[in-house]
Amino acid sequence: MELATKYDPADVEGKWYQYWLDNKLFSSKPDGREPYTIVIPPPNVTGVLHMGHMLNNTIQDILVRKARLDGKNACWVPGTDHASIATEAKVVNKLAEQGIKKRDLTREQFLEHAWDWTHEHGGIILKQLRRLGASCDWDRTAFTMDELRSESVLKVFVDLYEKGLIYRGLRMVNWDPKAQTVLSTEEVIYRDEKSKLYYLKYYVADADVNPVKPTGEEGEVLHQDEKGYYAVVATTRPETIMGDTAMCINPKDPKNQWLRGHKVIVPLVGRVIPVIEDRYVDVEFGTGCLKVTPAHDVNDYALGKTHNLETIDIFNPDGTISEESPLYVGMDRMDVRKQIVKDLQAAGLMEKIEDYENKVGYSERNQDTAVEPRLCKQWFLSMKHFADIALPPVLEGKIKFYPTKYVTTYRNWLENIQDWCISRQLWWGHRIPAYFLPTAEEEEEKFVVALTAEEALEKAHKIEGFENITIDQLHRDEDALDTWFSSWLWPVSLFDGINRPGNEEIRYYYPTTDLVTGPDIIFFWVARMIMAGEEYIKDVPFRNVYFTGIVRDELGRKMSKSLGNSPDPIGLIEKYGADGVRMGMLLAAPAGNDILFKEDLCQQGAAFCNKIWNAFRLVQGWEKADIAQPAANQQAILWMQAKIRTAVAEINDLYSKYRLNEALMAAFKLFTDEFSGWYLEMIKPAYQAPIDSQTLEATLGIFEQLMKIIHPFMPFITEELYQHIAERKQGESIMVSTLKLDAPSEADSQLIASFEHAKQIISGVRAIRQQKNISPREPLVLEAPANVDNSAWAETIQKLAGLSEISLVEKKSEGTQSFLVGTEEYAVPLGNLIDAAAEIQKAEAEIKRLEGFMAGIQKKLSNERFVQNAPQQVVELERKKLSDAESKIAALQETINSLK
RNA sequence: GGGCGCUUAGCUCAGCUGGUUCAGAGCGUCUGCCUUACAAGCAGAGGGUCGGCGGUUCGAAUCCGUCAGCGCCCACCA
Repeated sequence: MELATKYDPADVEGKWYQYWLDNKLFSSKPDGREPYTIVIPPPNVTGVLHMGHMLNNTIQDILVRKARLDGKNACWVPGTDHASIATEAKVVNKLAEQGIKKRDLTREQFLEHAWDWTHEHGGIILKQLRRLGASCDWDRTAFTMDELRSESVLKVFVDLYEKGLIYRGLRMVNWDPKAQTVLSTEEVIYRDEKSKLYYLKYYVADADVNPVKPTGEEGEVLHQDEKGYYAVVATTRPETIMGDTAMCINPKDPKNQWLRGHKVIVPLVGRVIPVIEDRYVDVEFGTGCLKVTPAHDVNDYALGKTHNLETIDIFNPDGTISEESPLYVGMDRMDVRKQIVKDLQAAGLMEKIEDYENKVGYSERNQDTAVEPRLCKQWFLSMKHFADIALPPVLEGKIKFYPTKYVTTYRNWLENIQDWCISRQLWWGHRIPAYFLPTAEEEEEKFVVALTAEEALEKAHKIEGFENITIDQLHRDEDALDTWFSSWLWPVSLFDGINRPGNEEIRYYYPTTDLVTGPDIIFFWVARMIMAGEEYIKDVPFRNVYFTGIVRDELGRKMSKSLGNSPDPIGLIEKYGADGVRMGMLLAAPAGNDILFKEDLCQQGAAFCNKIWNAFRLVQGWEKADIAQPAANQQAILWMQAKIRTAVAEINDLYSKYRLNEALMAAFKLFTDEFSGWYLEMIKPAYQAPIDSQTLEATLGIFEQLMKIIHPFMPFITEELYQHIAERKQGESIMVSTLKLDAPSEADSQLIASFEHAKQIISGVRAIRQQKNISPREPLVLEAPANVDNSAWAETIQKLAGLSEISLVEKKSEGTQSFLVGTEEYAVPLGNLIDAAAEIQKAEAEIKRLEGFMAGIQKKLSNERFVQNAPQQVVELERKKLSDAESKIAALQETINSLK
């Protein structure tokens, strides 16, 4: 069969992926083999593939395919995440485009739209993963909101509530005014922002009845103008003054002693508020006077609590000013900030404005709208218990993190953990299984938590005063759960470990083996999966966590839509082939580092495919003949096999350390340099001459092994060639083959070393050709020292260096150009091509270098402390270096003499 | 403000508990080759006083201190 001279991935990839699917080669069922399990970090159901997914899933696929080659029962479970907040936002936007407002719809109507959207766009990303070659067990595809997962989530909620770990409470939470929902502390990201620090005048209100009396203390600072005494408050948020209910000073602050016991007037607003004292206030900051707005700042809220202050909530959920405020009602808070600054200035109430840099929180999902601290009633999960069970497995090494530095990050977070706000004011998600009882408005709310309304009713009937209510009187909580409250169950819920504890699958596949994810979700997801795993299965959810880096462009910028620097993954696959792109990704991905992605790297990957392809073309083009196997071929085969054993041992070691890019590099070098560059050249028959059948068979065997070694990285081309190497039956695939080799032996390393020596001789001759411009086709003679035994490789050396003869000599002849391999001198007679003067010069320079080298060693050896303290072998080594250098100099000297 | 990490060839990085000429790899660069497997290739070559300074040691890219630069994470200073 003729093979095209260039490898065309398009011909191959679709064909084999379909073949794998048709033959169910990705599917896994529990059996007697050792399981190897990965659960996919579920991408957003309506998301599209980006470079981060490409990297992450390439790595997972490599690990899974490698596990199969190792003979394990590998199971990679795919699925998607409902991504509550992001998906709901997309649906809301889409409806808005159609002129539909969310609040005009019922919950049911909205959810219908959301499901339509999900069915329309859902799963695209999983289809895209197939193009990459992802060998997921697609029959297991799950969704965080499918039936089994939803049931698991609700059960866990009820269970944790009954254990007293879930509670409902009024707390200061992070509010996203755009999505109009609360967020967990982890979902808020802080950005440095250039803003202003406004210094506002708060006039003393009661100076007439309670005159300001300077205490005369040193450092006291009074402010006074024609309108009277005033305090100066520095704030970054002047729009919140309508919610001020106190001003606070530090009792130890000499500057502000005169304000003690007074009342001040909130500027513009006119409200009279007390001056309170608390050591929380930083004396050094601003003027030492702090405005206290308990409804809109976490610290102020705490102050409000200790000092019993009134709380005035001046914001509506959408971030506009509420009726509670005397001013600016209905305006957006950001507009109010601009306006109030003008108004304050106009009223002479602004002392000054300074530039200031501070941090502003934004929703992780929506980075245009600042998050507001807001006081409201939400559901929380107590985290102390979970921190206690999640910390030991990581610290004790039951779960290993790669790179290990994240252990510290993990520990710090768990040791300072805050309760997790798990309710969201969203409809797209798992609705909280809590039912409110019919109570009067003024009464405190009462509720029950149960899986179904019926069970809720039963529970309600047991509560005094509610014995006779009907199911219609129960009102189910409108809120949904945080998406991560379902994701944290993923490794358990995928095997239905919540609904059917102890079932065969959860027993077999859990704990999963490796988790591959980004460090950005270590708290959101990784830590919480460990908590859920420990809580529900009493075991870790995975043994190893491999944290990938962030994919950046070649300038080190994050890939983003707005920068337009993110290549289209499918476009890349079409251009370079999935194998090429996979290699390109990995070449740029040293373990634990960010990836600086360059498209050229895919080109390199595609080039490697082509290399493999052409190596195969060479081998399959050989004509087999029943002739005696040359000894040199036999030797070459032994060497290549030794080389493979050695490389596989190294590659396995790299896998075990998750240094996949280095493993790929080792495989790449094995194929390109050793196999193609040396081995094939060694056994290559003369033009149009046949090859002996033994060598051909052995070579095909070697080729097959090489395909297996490369297969995890480049699944398609390796399958294609694996199928070409031999007749395969239907369903037989490189995917079901295994690769088990003996560990490299001492004999292997000796054989390899002896050929390395031969390689140097060959390179030496080639270098001379290069220098002298001698065609590779022109045969040369090599004079080799008679006392060195190169017989094992003589034939090979002759062939690869293009020699007509290797003559063993005691002393090289005149008119030769020589080179050193170790301390041995080899010479090529070149007659009049020798430029004696230049050679002498070169040799002299080399002697000079060696003399300097020797001087250094001699100095070392004459240092008594070195000879005394250094280990014997180190000293021996230095002596050997010295004598080697000496003999090299002798050889060079001889060269010089002969040239003269 | 706290914590972690990084700085080695033009680029991206390896160099584990100090000692094998240890200063490496891939890519890029330069030179010569269209040698019937592959020009997406082959052969050869050049390239770094291991961020600065100080210390420990017989010996430091490697350990310690310090300075500089970069990056990340955490934190309620308005």
